[in-house]
Amino acid sequence: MLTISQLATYAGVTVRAVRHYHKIGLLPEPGRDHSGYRAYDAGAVVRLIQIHTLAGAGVPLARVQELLDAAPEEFSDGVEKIDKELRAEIRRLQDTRKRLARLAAGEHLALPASVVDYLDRLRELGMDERYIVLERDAWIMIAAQVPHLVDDVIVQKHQALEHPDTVKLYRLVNETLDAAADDPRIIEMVDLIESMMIAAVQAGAAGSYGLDDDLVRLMDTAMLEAAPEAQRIITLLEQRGWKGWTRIERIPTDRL
Amino acid sequence: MLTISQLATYAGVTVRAVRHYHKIGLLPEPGRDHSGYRAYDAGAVVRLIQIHTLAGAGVPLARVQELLDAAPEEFSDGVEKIDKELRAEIRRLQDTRKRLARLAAGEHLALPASVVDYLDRLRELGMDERYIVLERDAWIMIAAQVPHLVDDVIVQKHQALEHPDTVKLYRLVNETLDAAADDPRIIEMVDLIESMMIAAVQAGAAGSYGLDDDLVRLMDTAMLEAAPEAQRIITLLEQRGWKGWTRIERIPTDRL
DNA sequence: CTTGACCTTGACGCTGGGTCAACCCCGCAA
DNA sequence: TTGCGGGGTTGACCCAGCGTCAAGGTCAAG
Repeated sequence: MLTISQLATYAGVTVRAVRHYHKIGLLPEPGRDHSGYRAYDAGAVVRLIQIHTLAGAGVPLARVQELLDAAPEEFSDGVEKIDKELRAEIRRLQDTRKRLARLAAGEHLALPASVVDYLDRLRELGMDERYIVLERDAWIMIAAQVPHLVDDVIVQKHQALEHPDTVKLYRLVNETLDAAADDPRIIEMVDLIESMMIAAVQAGAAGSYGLDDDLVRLMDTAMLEAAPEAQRIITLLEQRGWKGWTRIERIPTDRL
Repeated sequence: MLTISQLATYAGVTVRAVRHYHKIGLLPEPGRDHSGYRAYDAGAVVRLIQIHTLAGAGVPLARVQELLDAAPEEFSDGVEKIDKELRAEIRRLQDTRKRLARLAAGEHLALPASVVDYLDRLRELGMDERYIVLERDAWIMIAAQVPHLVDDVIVQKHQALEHPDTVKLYRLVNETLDAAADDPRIIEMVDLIESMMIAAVQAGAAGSYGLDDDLVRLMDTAMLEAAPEAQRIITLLEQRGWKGWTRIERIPTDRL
């Protein structure tokens, strides 16, 4: 008769593992001696070695039982099933590695390369890093919500930057980041935005980019949270009959 | 302001995951509204998306925090470390697959091919499956305890089978598996064993195979548990001055 | 007022045991 | 007889990353 540690030693496992196998019913509980110690027979050694061998070969403990009691055909069926799972797990990890590599290559989190390029262009334009972060966060949300639209929108953004008015607008934004609330450049900026919007409406470009209402609202909120002083601009635009920021629209006039 | 499920939806994670991130301190707990609901701002969406992106790329949650707060150089260092772990895990799984394949190829559990071959040879000799199981279990224990000795011992076993006495012995074992306790073939078998042992002693072959005493005792116990009727043979051998089974030796005569 | 959808905290489950903690038991030596 | 060291026993918490109840409070709508 063997004690638990003798058994464990013979089979090359830890005492704790043996007790674990008892708890999950993989190894039957043996009888106890007069002082309550488990008393094992040599058959338990064989069983335990088999368990350990299967477990070490990647068989989940839950399956070890069926496999041990299985006939040869079922056995190889079971083994094949487990091998399939192992292959799937390996593929999953390889996928993960790829994503990780792309993430490291993309410099910054959760953004496709096209966006990173666009942000770089804004930096070249001389935009302040605080504004870049605002843009970046907006793009993170867009990329998470509607990844298929990202590249389209980026193309439109690049096109817009071809127009001198857009560049001028960005420059004004940059200059007024720290401006006082009554800085005249703010009025100038609102004038510019309004004229651009009127032109856009006349050209039939609604500027929606195909983004969902909820997402647009979320991005406006995010912008105001990060840069509360932008509220001035929103307010001024509203006084002139425009609403929104990410997507600027005419406030509809009620004519019931 | 957003509720937890709105936040979760925007970021593409589950509500449960968000709460989990709170619990482990990955996402700061926001303020509550008048009824105790968590009220999130849009910044939380960005943070959550970043977390989800990293986590989805295989970064352990415990590391996400450092990575999010890290500068670009530390960031790529951290990513590389994680990639290394991923590669290690993949290699581990591939190892596991190999072991599993070998296990399936070996037909039976925890046994090298040489042993399987030897057991097949016993089957060809006409041995009963009950005896084969006895042998197999003994080999399982040997393979677990002293794997480096297995092939040597197998070679010796094959050599022994070249001798007609060994074959005769096996045949007798097989015939007496169900024999009555007073079957004359049992005496015949003991005679044969004794003569073989005497010859072996004279030839200087102690028959130990280099196995450890403990292991030998364990295997004897295993045999007697699985086939209690073999006790007759042990007893008869003891009366003639021999002890053991796996390794049969002279009982030393006390000459104090 | 009720319903159904959403929120809250708390706790268990999964995998395979590792690692205490607190206490019993055995043989050996003083 | 007592103490010591090295066994054994059960119980419970710990790791990751949430899923999945459970039991109840809240909210908007019918």
